[in-house]
Amino acid sequence: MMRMPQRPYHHGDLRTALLDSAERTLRERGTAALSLRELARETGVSHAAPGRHFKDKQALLDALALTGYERLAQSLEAADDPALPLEPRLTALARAYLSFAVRNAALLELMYARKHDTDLSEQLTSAVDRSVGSFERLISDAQRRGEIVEGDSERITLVAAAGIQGLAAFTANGSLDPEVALAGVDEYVHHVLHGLKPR
Amino acid sequence: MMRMPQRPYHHGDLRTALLDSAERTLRERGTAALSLRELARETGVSHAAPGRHFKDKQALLDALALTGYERLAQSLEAADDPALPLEPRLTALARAYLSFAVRNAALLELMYARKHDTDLSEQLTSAVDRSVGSFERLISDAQRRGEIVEGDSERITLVAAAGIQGLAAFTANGSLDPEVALAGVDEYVHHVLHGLKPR
DNA sequence: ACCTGAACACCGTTCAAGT
DNA sequence: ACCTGAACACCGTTCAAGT
Repeated sequence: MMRMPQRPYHHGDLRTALLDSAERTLRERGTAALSLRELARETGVSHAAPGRHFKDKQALLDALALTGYERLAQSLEAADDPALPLEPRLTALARAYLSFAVRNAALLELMYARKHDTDLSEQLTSAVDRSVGSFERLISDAQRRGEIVEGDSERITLVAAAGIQGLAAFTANGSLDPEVALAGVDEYVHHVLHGLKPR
Repeated sequence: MMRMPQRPYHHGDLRTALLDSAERTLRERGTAALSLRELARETGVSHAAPGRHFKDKQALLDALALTGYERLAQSLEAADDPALPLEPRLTALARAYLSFAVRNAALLELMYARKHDTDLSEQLTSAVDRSVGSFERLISDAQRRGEIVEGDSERITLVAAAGIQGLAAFTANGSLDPEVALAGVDEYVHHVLHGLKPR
């Protein structure tokens, strides 16, 4: 916890400090435990100070969601190797998403619960698009090579991504053991590509 | 709103009245707007009265989630026609789930956010199992007929259900238009059964 | 058995005033 | 420009006391 004993009147980077503290609380004690006043206390600042940087609690949550999407997009981009054949490529991407979901369950919940009417929604939209983009690129690439059925690539991305999102949701709320989920990704991807009907 | 002007000292069925009021609030104004004190006010009872019927707020939310699962299980069972061929049968089930998700978005969110450590968790578990059961039965039936690949039927159910859950999640949080989602169910089910790879 | 009223320890938000 | 302290209107929860 270690706080600087004599912080100067101006914090310096209160906004960042609040976001960091919020994310730690989120990870350690869940969404319900997140209070602006406690955040302020932990950061060694008056309870009214957060109001300078976030117009209200929702604004802080939105900012938190934004950093989440940015990190997710980055993880997905780092995990995507266009040189890989379709199935391992999709598997890697699915693994990256699921592993983000496992490591950031509460944050992901918050990311999906967003009420999109803030003034950072352009940034949010772009971060979301970046995340979806990795999947979309994979699908279009595969379609171009004839490795995936033709049709609206957005819809097909939805099919592929919906299942992974579902697995992530089952994992986040405890219906599915994280290790089982991660281990089962290969099987999942295989089923999605080959279908549940026998060939 | 119409309240009985001179309610007797004992409400009669306060528990049910609170749950009904809670569900209406949930539907009309979302989870964030749900407060025990307001519920008590709406029901015309003191703010401490709910404490007699629910040990705390979470207990009320759990009870609400339970009724949700019971209704969901019922919808799914009503929608499942074992006489139907595989694809239309799964489509009907998926439609029923998605339509529940659309009509009860906030409730579903709550159902998935459950912290399962209440004393009604046996009932909850059984209601959840009933819901999953409809999907599992469909999968096992189809496997028996050789219409679906062999393998652990629980895992395969997971694959089928995860995608539908994902669609529901995308719909509930506004990423996907409800009508588009419902209309796209057929396509989704088709892809899941036949796979994304060309045959 | 069921409900009330007061009390307690929390919230989020606002706003004059301080540095 | 940034932060404080007091104030306001809310919470959830508890507990003696009332019916």
